[in-house]
Amino acid sequence: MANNKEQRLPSHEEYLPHLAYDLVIFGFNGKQLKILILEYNNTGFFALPGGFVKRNEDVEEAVKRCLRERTGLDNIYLEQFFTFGSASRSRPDIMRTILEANDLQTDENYWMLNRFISIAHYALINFDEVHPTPDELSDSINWYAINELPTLMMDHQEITDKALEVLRENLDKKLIGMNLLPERFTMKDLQEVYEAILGKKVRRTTFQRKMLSKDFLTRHEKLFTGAAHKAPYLYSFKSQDDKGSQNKKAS
Amino acid sequence: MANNKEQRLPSHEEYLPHLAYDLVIFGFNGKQLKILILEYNNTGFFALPGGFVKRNEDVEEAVKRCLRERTGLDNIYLEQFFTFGSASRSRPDIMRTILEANDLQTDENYWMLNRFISIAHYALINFDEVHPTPDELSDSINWYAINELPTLMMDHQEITDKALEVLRENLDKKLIGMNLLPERFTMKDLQEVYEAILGKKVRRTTFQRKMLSKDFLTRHEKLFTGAAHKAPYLYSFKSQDDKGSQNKKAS
DNA sequence: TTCTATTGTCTCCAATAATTACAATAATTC
DNA sequence: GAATTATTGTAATTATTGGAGACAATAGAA
Repeated sequence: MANNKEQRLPSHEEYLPHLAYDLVIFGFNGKQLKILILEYNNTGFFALPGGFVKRNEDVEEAVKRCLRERTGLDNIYLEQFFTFGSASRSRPDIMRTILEANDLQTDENYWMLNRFISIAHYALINFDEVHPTPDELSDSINWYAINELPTLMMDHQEITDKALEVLRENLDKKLIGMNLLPERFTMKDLQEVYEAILGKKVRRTTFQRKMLSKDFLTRHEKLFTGAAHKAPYLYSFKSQDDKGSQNKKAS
Repeated sequence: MANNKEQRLPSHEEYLPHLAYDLVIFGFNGKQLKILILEYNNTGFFALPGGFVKRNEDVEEAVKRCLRERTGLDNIYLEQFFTFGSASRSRPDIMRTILEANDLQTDENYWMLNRFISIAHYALINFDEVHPTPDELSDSINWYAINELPTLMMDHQEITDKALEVLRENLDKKLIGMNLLPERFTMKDLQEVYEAILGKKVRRTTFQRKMLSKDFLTRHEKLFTGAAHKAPYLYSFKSQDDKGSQNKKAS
């Protein structure tokens, strides 16, 4: 695994210079909202997953490639939310430390030491289906609760903060919950996703009424857990096509 | 004006390759929402204003530089809204036509013929204060109502559509009207800005009540236009500091 | 059978927003 | 100078939404 690192390292000719992307990959373990964080080999530097764009590749394609490599999953909910373009955000000193910790000789003009603009995206995934895989320069990739993150390098904390801010804004506009939960879930599961994202409790009765009024849930059989109380219904998200089909009497 | 074009043309060494920005500059003439569109010399190509980022310059700085050059104004409301990164969006054939129409010899590898990622921004300006100025490759820059745009080159119509979409989403969140109106304005002026952005009429009484309840307007003297009816009040936007000062009894 | 911990739904109430109504008023007309 | 006209500002009325509590239903344990 450590032998052919030089070969797998991105080369200058293959990628667009000065352009990168970073990924805030959100998952929900049933209790907390978490994101995937890489730790670079022998440096103590923690960072968001990210990468570079091939010279003839859509930016979105490149991001999906990274997502696939880090999670083992395809067809992941993905949204671009901001491009970080300040001249001072890049830190060649840190990048050099990382490269050298991996026994990579880098001359003064090595392209990865240059300034990079980063197109930041967030992704939402089903926690249970993921198999996190570190990249070439990292020895680990792990889930961290969003309020228990290690110190992140460069501006990655700022990127994470912005991702969470945008995620909150989108919470009622887009079907966020759909992508963080398994196929079938209880109303309580859904509520806990909302609470984890918003960082505060919401009222059970109000929440339930609001969700049911939105016409995007299908109710299924009850879930019997063995607990000594009324069993909750299971729900799934309707596909867009089915929406409103209950109400269509005449057409 | 046509003599030293070569010198003023952006050079490879000065700018980051493959990275551009485009600007959707909104103005309101009292009736319609308009944007500034460039027409390139002798080509019939219409485009959004835009440019490139210097190697040691913040992206935002670069965009402000362009805004200053095209409008003559400083301190303009500016917001980044999306980065367009598809591999097929760049059109070297169109770029070559534009360069050649300006009598610029360009070899096959000239950097401006390469692929570009564009970080799109929108700006809001006071229509009356602007002095639009074309760039080096254009012979005109003009206001066009958003529903009467000429055919725009490349993906510039898509960029414009997205800008308007985001502007609408932000209409109640940010002080949009402030930046499109003169210092003092009537409630009707403000309403017309909202209607132009939303593309639909809103109710006068509801609108007035909503605006007054938001605590960001200061009421001034009445405006006597000579018309045979009740004169409306003039308003201005409060500076953020003043907000709520009316209500602060004890502190 | 009783008890406990939930879940699903209903009612009541407050806050917000839509709609209508109407008085105030700046200039014009007679 | 009184009646007229075209607004503007605000109050009153009605409808919609959301919050908070009440309560019946119920799956299992005691």
